[in-house]
Formats: sequence, structure tokens, C-alpha cells
Amino acid sequence: MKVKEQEVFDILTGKISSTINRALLRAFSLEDLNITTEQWSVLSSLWKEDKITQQQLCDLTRKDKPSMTRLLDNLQKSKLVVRVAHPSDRRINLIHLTALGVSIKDKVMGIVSDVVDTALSGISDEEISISRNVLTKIIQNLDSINSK
Amino acid sequence: MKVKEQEVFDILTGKISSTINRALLRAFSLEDLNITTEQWSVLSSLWKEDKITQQQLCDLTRKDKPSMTRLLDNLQKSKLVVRVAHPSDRRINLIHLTALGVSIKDKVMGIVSDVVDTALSGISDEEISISRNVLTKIIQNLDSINSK
DNA sequence: CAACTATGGTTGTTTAAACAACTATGCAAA
DNA sequence: TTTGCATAGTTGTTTAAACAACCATAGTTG
Repeated sequence: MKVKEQEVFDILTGKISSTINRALLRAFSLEDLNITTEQWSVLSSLWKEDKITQQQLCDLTRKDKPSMTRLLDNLQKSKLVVRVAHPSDRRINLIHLTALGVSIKDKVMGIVSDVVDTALSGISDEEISISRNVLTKIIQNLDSINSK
Repeated sequence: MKVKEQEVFDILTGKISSTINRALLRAFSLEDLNITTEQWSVLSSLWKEDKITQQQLCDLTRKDKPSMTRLLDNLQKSKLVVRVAHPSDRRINLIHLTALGVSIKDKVMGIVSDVVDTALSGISDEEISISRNVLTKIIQNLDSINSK
């Protein structure tokens, strides 16, 4: 492994995501929002499309079923979503945003936007674009292993 | 927030690191290595410099003190490291690799190298270089918030 | 020397990841 | 219709993150 690659990898593995995670968590907390970044990613999917199944949320957020079960347990405790039985297929829960879950959308998105702006400040559109492509490619490359 | 930025952020937040995490965990497991990626990052630091303090390991791996305490608890259970009292400063534990901890180095590094090669296949050196710089910049940008 | 502060580390609590094992429901083929 | 398989979701266990609160030791200052 080249030195360069080692460095990229060090950064990708944990450091970047934990740094972003910390920044977002603190930003939420400062604005008295009691949600985690994981919960935010679920809410974010629901704000785009509401009333979908847990499995769909798993796919959208790349989380496994047990993780989703527990995330939704916590979101339900916080009154942000409810599980609603599917009318005809009794295996399925449809996840509905509550009024509260809908109401915090703008505030949350504003906070995320601010953190992103801070994170990406001083970085050109082209650099961002290249990085996005590289990260997407890495995910594809690794998914071929992970799904074996 | 621009659409582009949203996408980058989606990727950075969790998806990349959990994908890499999964790939590495499985690769270790396939080779009968009972270590996690977090434990690997600690071992990796120790392979570069042995007999350092817990606090130094925190700084090198960007983890907080409680996380390091527990990581070392587990590494010690697995007989990969030992805590050794500092000769003159009784507050300090020096973390020593055991013979076992030293012995798995080459195997582990080989596995990591393979996963990295897979992850980065089809990506040019220049793209990697740009991405590395972008990610480093993001960490710096966010550290200025996080340390406030 | 006593009080204060800084440093190194541990413990408690909550949230979440991975994986395995499980229940319940639906569907399809014999 | 019953057997078998696939799908949807839950539960248990281990590891680890964040943060707050804590203890012990060291160094500094009055």
C-alpha cells in the first residue's frame, strides 16, 4: 500500500465521519434539538418521502434491519414518527412522520446546511465534485466485496 | 445548501465509513483475525510507535479518553497489548504491544492493503490526492467548530 | 505546607453498529 | 392444503461512540 493510500484510508476510516458526526451533534444540541445524526438521516429520508416501510428506510440509509428497528424505537419515543400497520400486509410497518416530526424539518435542515457550509468552506466546486465521484466509486468498489 | 453539497455530505456522513468498516471487519474475520477496525487503528499507531500513553493514542486516533479506556480493555482481554505503569509518574499507563500484538502486524497490514487496493481501484492518483486534500480540509474546518 | 489547577485515566449512561437467531406473515408449488 | 421459501421486523450480544462525572497523581503558587 502506498503512503498516499494509507493516508486517504486513515481519513476515510472514522476520522472524517466522526468529526462530522461530532460537529452535527453539537450543532443540534446547541439549538436544543434532541436528535442524533443517525436519527437525522432517517428523518431526512422521510422528509423526502413519507409513509414508507422500515425496509425502504434501511435501503435509503444503508443500515441493517436491527439498526433501523432501534432507531425507530428511539424516534418513536421522541414522538417524531409512528409505526402504522400496513392495511393489507400485516408484516409491514409504514413509518409516518408525526406533526412534530414534520415541524422540525426546516430548523434541522438549516443547521445541517450551516455545518456543511462550514465544512466545505474554501473548497472549490470542482474539488467537491471530484471528491464526490471518488467516494461514490469507493462505495461501489467495496459493495462488490460486501455483498459477496 | 446546493444539491451537490448535500450529496457529498450524505456520503461523508456515515455511508463511506460504514461501508469501509464493514469491508475491513469482514476481511479480518475471513482471515480468523478477531479484531475490529477501531482496535486496528489503535494497533496501527502502536506498530509505528510502541510504549506510548493512552492520551497519545487518543490524539493519534482522534478518540476520547473513555473510548480509549474501553478499546484498551478489549485489546488487553485479547492479549494484544498490556498496560504498564510509568516508572516515575503514577498517573500514566504506557501501552505495550505483546508478542502476539507484534506478531499479527504483517497479516493485518496485508489485509488492510488488499481492501484499500480494492477500494481505490479505477481511481487515479490525482483524484486520490485531491480527495485527500478535501477531506483533510473538511476536518480542519470542522475542528475549528468542535474545539469551541 | 496547603490550596489550586492541570493531567491521566476510569465509570456510568445513552445511542448505534454488526451479526446471528428468531417470529410472523405472505406466497407459491406439490 | 400443506410444505417450503421469501420477506418484514424484532431481540440478544458485543463493540464502540458521545458526554458528564469522577478519582488519583503531579505540579504550581500563596
